Amino acid sequence: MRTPTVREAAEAWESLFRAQVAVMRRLSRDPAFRRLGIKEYDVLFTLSACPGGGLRLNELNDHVLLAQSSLSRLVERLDKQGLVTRESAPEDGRGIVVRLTDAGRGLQREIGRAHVREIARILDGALDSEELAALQRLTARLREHVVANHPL
Amino acid sequence: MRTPTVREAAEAWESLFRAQVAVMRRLSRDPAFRRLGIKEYDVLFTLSACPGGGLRLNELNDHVLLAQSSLSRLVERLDKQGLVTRESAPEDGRGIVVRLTDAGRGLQREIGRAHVREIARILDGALDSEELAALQRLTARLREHVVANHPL
DNA sequence: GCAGGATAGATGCATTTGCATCTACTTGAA
DNA sequence: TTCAAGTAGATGCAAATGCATCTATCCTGC
Repeated sequence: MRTPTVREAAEAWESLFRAQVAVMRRLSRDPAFRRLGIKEYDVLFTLSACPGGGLRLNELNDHVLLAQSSLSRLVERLDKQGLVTRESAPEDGRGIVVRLTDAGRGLQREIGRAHVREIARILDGALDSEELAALQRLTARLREHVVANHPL
Repeated sequence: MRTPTVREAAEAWESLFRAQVAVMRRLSRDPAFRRLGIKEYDVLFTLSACPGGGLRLNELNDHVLLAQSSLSRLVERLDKQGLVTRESAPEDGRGIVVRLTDAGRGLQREIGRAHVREIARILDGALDSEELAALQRLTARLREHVVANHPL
């Protein structure tokens, strides 16, 4: 229960980051992403997991590692491909609500099925069930804390 | 000790990935990276942590989330800035050994000091010492397993 | 020794990215 | 109300990225 040292924090982050690189590099090679890049998929996935089915651009931006302008254009491309729609936000004339089309939802599900299988394949044998749960719990708390205490 | 389900693996990965996005997004904003991008810094850091002080381009590439051609040009830029040197590999005429210059080592240390402090600041209060250690252990094992069992 | 395949890295080129900036809209205080 | 400051996204433009391909070198079996 000690307060962590600077070194402990840096080493844990470094380890987390390298693991992410190793896994992501392999996941990106999945042929499932030939039809749609992994960042584009990530946007569709985030939208699919959203209760209302619509998200503001700036909310979307919190989930993706892209500059605001890059996300703006990525969503524009998805729109042109017919995978999402962009409507003006009802309560804020500046805002844009992004929403999955049926085609977008269909493609997300299709890619998602293959992607989830690939994740399981890559992680298979690395950690047991309890360890995966611990990892999930720790990273979720890390994220929550960071989001809550360090606004952008 | 159960074997994980596909769902458990996918959810743990998702959580790890989102935490990485949240932390990385905030770390990138550090003014320490005004002099040198975070990817460029990452290459200098990887070189600085290397015993011999030199690394082959393809070894470097394992640590960074960049295509081979992108890393090739990133290192070319670092070379032009006088931060690294590129020599032909002694045992393999095709290979390039990348090595920090004194300037490169100096800049890495300078940015690194600020960066480590910023990591500690961002993570502060999120996890205690034991939890950070657990996170490090789990992610290190994940990475090792993935690297060992899924060559690129 | 040599031909065929594999591997390391460089390069042309189209696409994507981020920075700076711009416009439009909202908010809050006088 | 009005106006200054703040926020949401879009856009021009230069830089970075990835794909496909190219060259050079290495390795393997004959």
